[in-house]
Amino acid sequence: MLFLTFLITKRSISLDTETTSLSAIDAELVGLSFACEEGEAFYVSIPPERNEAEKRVKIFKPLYENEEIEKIGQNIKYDYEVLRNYGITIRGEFFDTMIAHYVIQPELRHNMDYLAETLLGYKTIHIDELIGPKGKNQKNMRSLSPTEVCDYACEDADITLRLKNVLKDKLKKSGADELFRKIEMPLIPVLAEMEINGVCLDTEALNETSRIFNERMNGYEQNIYELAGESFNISSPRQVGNILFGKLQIVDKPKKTRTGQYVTNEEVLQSLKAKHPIVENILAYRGMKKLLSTYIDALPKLINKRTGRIHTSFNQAATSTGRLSSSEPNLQNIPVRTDDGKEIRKCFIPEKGCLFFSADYSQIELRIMAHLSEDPNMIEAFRNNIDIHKVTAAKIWHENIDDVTETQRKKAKQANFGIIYGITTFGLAQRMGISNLEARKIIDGYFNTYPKVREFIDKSIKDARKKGYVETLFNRKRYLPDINSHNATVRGFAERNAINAPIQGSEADIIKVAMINIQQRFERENIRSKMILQVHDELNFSVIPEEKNLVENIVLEEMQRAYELNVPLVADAGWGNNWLEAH
DNA sequence: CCCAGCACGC
DNA sequence: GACGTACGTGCTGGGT
Repeated sequence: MLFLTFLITKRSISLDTETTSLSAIDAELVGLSFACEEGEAFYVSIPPERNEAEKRVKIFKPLYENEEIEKIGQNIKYDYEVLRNYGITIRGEFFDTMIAHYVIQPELRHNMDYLAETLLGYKTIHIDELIGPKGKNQKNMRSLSPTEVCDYACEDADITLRLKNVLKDKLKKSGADELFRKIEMPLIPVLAEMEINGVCLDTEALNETSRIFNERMNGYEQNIYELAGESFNISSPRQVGNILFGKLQIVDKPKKTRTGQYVTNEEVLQSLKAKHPIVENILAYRGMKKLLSTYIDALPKLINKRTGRIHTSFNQAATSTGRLSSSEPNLQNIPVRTDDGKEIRKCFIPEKGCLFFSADYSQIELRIMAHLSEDPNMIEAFRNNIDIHKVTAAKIWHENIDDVTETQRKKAKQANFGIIYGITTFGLAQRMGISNLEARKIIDGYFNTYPKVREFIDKSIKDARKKGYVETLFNRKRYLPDINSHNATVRGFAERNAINAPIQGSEADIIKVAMINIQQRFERENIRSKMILQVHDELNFSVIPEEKNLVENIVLEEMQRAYELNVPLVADAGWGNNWLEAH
């Protein structure tokens, strides 16, 4: 075909797909668009009948799969997933304009309409102008004639190409070019494959849990109405506040929010448990309700009819630190802390006949802090592989390591976490339930223990003031315009970000490198087990039993050598028949 | 349709 | 005297 012959001579091509759904896993192709020169684009209409559609799409397989041709796209992970459903795997180097903009300035927006307007001064055709405003009457791409879709589709491919030409130079200037080419672009197919593969759920167990939890919740509900002397909506914080502090008046001076409503959160209610038996019933009701509505009753509805699995979206351009986020459903906040929560985690299972494998970095954020600050005491502790919280406690309170009490260790652990988040005296006191004075002493003891950590914190803030941004091990920047604010609260927030962003962001960089290398080794070594989830410092796999040892070796090895810190980078592994057992 | 309050994870 | 540890997503209620 002449058109294909023409396209395939190009070194670089911008592409876009028009489909019937925003969800890549369900989307059917309506059309393909291509652009190689600014101001020039091509549209190929795809017929609705599946066999005919596949025939038409397959014509372009040699183009999409050509390793030598760079593929430019705006959120190209979407097109990758749609085409995978048609037996096509996009190959070659990627240039994703959305992610290019994200690594240059993570806190801004990255959608195409915004980029076109700010970077090109061009107003694009908005999707609503084509298919009508959002709502149940919104038309489908398929219901339009090819000529109607053509202009829109060609514009997308053309604008994406123009954006690339602008962003290419901006990337070089930003210093994030290598981060973009070596980490973010190779990560795209890795995330796409994880999303496509999906995760299996034990729906029967979930149903049974739903039944039990609903029964328990109804019990709490009845108790609450009796104790309150009336029925009300327990899911309404406002109504709960009015009952507790208005009607029952269980405390003299109830705390209020800035909108004047009573505060009824977990922390407040925990402290008031002894005041009235209704309080613990409300806490228990809330716990049940949360688990039921967010997980137990919601997850089964998201099982894909075709695949029988749930397919999350990993958003690669969402956070200001470089972490991924997960949505629809969010699989990065599945409960693990409480026994009730664990019942949910138990329902995440591997594929039939497979094992669940979970590997997570041990103390990665503190290890990054040790590396960045070069604090000799912290480095020594990690090199000797001693429990870091125990070491911290021993040094703060001048104890022998074996004499450290559980309470001291817990406090030291809180202090270690506080350091990563940009500690304040008040924050630590609140969290530990101690006085500001005592918190101050712990922090002083902490900085005496790890003097270079304090130096690092001071230097990070100073640097941020001077440069206006901070950056990670892989030069991922975060701008902090508020760092010189005259408002102490606003400035304090920026200062805490100056500490936290390089640490959290470097963690994100490192695990992304590990994911890319793991996937590459799986391919090279013909591993059929699948990486299915990432939860910030943790990777999860569905593993074929025969590949058990191989997978564990590859995963731990690649996680641990993803980046050479001046302390060991350690990952731990767990196996089981579900996520809970493996974790 | 949007915000507030709350709660789950790291 | 107020403000207060980072980063997310999603549910419900309650106002428009």
